[in-house]
Amino acid sequence: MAKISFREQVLRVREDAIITSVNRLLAEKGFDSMTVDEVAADVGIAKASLYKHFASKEALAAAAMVRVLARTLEHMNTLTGRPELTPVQCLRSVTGWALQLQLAGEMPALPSQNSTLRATLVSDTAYLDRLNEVSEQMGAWIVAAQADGSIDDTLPPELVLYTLFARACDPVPGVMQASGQHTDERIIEWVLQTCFNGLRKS
Amino acid sequence: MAKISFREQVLRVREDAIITSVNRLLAEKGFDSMTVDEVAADVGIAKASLYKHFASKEALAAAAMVRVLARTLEHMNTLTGRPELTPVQCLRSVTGWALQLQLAGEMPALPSQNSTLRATLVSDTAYLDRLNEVSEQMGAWIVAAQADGSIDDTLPPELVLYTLFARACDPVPGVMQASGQHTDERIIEWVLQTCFNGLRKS
DNA sequence: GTCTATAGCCAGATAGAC
DNA sequence: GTCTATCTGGCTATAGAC
Repeated sequence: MAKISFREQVLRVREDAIITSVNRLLAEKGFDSMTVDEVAADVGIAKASLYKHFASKEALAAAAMVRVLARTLEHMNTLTGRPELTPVQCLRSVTGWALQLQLAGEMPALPSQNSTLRATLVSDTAYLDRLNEVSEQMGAWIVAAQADGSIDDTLPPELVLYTLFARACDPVPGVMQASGQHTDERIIEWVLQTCFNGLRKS
Repeated sequence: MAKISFREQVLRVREDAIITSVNRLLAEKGFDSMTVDEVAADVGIAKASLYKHFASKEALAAAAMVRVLARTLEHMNTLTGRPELTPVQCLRSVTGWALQLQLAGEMPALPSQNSTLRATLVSDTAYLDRLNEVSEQMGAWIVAAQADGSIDDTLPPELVLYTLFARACDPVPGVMQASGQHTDERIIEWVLQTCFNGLRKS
């Protein structure tokens, strides 16, 4: 039993290293430009070994998405335990956390057009479950924020949800960072400000 | 002379048809997923004939971008002749025009990561010139709007410019449109509202 | 489970006849 | 300039030895 558990731990560590490489490469080059050869080289193992762990390139990307969603949920759970935070403050915290991830080059970017990738994702329950969980919690915060007046209640909650999701992949912070004239913190603050001011009642 | 001019006209019409197909396919599938075979099939000519008009797949995309930028400039020129419009109203008009284009499936989408494409674009003066012209006019409106108080003057003008550019490629309107619950006009109005409210002084 | 080597495929680009 | 046919390279995925 202990032996099996140990082997499983080794397996998980190896797979975690793979996902870390995939995550970084996805953030850097995007799904289409990322090659499996690059992933293998980055991890330091042979390409064929990769396919013993993950069935396809799409499965690699899905695993990266699952991990980032799981970490997002972890961050969200640290917020639900703090009743002094208002709903909009929670939303702002999550969005800011995602922006930090993006500026650190650790936000995997998936093209919405690629059909084979979408097919893999929509049949991946681990991915769908976590995505649903994130959406549910965000949605609850959104309607609460609309009820307390900090977000315009004439906006459809889905619009607000999609808008916040979109901010996590927005090119604007990356371009501002590339100009090199501002700190990451200030860039994030500006994006959060323009985003949440826009969602307020006008 | 007339003969040459006629031939040139035929050539331009054919190339215009090519660009129209490329534009639509770029909007629909993105650069990486679009294939030159598809373009040729859509235009109704052989692939080799395409390469008599454009040197590469990247050149096709660049031509599509040049045309959309040129049309954007046309729209902007209709605004500069109307002194009753405030700077922020001009910015809003241009952004709304781009959103219309996007919801009509005619906004070509280029991945910012693809390096060969970027290399072609940065050495394409027709593209760079038009991009500069758009940026200059938008920038002038932005600083004017900051001067008259309709846009927060503590925001760097580049941030505002990039934010408006980003809205033209934002996934949010497309997702909202796909839900089928709202008209294009209402979706555009919501996006413009959340965008420009966010840029106002708070 | 790891490796080397390779199969199989697809897409960008071109040759050469007309 | 247009076509058919083909080349070429790169990428996903796998075979098979260890």
